[in-house]
Amino acid sequence: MGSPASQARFLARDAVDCLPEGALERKLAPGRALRVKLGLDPTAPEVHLGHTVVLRKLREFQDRGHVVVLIIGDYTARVGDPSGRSSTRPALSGEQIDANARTYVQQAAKVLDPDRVELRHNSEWLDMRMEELFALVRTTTVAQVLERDDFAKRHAAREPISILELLYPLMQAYDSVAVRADVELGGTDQKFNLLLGRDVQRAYGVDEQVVLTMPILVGVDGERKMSKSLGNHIGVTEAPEEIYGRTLSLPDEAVADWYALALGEPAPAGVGPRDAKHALALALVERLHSPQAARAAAAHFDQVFVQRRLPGEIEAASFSVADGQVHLPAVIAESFGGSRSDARRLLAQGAVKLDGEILGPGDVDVAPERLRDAVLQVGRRQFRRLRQTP
RNA sequence: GGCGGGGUUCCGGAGCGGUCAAACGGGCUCGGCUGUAAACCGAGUGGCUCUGCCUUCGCAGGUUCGAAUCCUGCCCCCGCCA
Repeated sequence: MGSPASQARFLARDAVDCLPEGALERKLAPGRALRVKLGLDPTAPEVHLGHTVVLRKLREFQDRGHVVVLIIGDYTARVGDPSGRSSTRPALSGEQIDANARTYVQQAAKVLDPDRVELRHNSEWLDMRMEELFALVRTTTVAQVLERDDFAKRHAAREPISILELLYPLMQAYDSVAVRADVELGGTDQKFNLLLGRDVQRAYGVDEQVVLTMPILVGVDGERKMSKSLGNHIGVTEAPEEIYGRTLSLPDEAVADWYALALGEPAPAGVGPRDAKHALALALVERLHSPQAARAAAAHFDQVFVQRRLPGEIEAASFSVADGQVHLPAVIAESFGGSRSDARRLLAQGAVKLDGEILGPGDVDVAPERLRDAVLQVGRRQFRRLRQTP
């Protein structure tokens, strides 16, 4: 496993910050298992590639014998929305939080070793008396919290900042006190919160944590941070073809980044951007599913998008007949989602094909014989095999 | 508590009595070109039994032949002052 110094070098090699200087090495020196903390937001149960950047780093700690402490922010979730801006996010119920946490851990297991995880809920310690809360908030001043970049900007722009929001970093910091975190991981956007954890730990007379921040992975749009709400994410449990295809839609400029962050290895040298991207897509599906699934996804992609042929497996959809006719917008809407009006627009734009033949705006009521066992296609990538409901 | 500014279709943001399902931009979808990349070009983007009909402009009433636009009440948001 190497000396503390070389271990520390390895663990910090692709981090943005590892603070303070030399602290990780000092923590590692005694040779005991470190407690490496990551807080989870139980409101968003879908784990995507962006999360795996940090998860992968946690895995590296695990593989060196350290313990990962996952903290479910159940108490903070119950308090409500931290951003204060998107006003009404309903506070989650206990069962909902538990269910989310379970699926989260399940998904995280695609990267983490579940046997070396300590799972905690912050309601264990945050449900405190006010007197204790006062002790906590006394550790920090408003000026300190307003140092945080987004608060500073919003404050300067005279945008609202709720007191509750100001409190969140403190709650997160207290989590570190409660679990005696040796290291806390997060994206670079978490740097402030993680550092505050040190201050608060010091105030409580607890050994201060090392702060390790990882770069933020951009989404498939290649621009903004990967996030579910922006719709530019790839979930770790998505279907192989989906992961493969969406990876290929990534802008070239982001490919090197994805190699480094999502895969944790450098992009292959001397390979063209297109081939590098295919290799990336293949590797991602291998990681998240299996080598076989990756090969199948690549074959599927080649078949459907390169050769523009039908995929090997096509989902079935049913249609029903009324007065000897089938209302096609209804079939499209039911098969692919969206409204019937949407379906009509697609028809008008020549986006709908029936067994390869482009349909037009006039193809609204269709004879059932034309649809029976035919393949309905919308756009380039959506297919359904039509079956008549008996 | 006082003063002022706001709440419009996914988002931002026009509109300020009819020509408004509502400009423009972003996003998204579809088509073209391609490497399902970028860039670029074109179209679309409330719903429906679709040459028309129905429901939308914070909520509830009202004025009017007609309201997102005017009036009244209510709710919510923001800033400044205290």
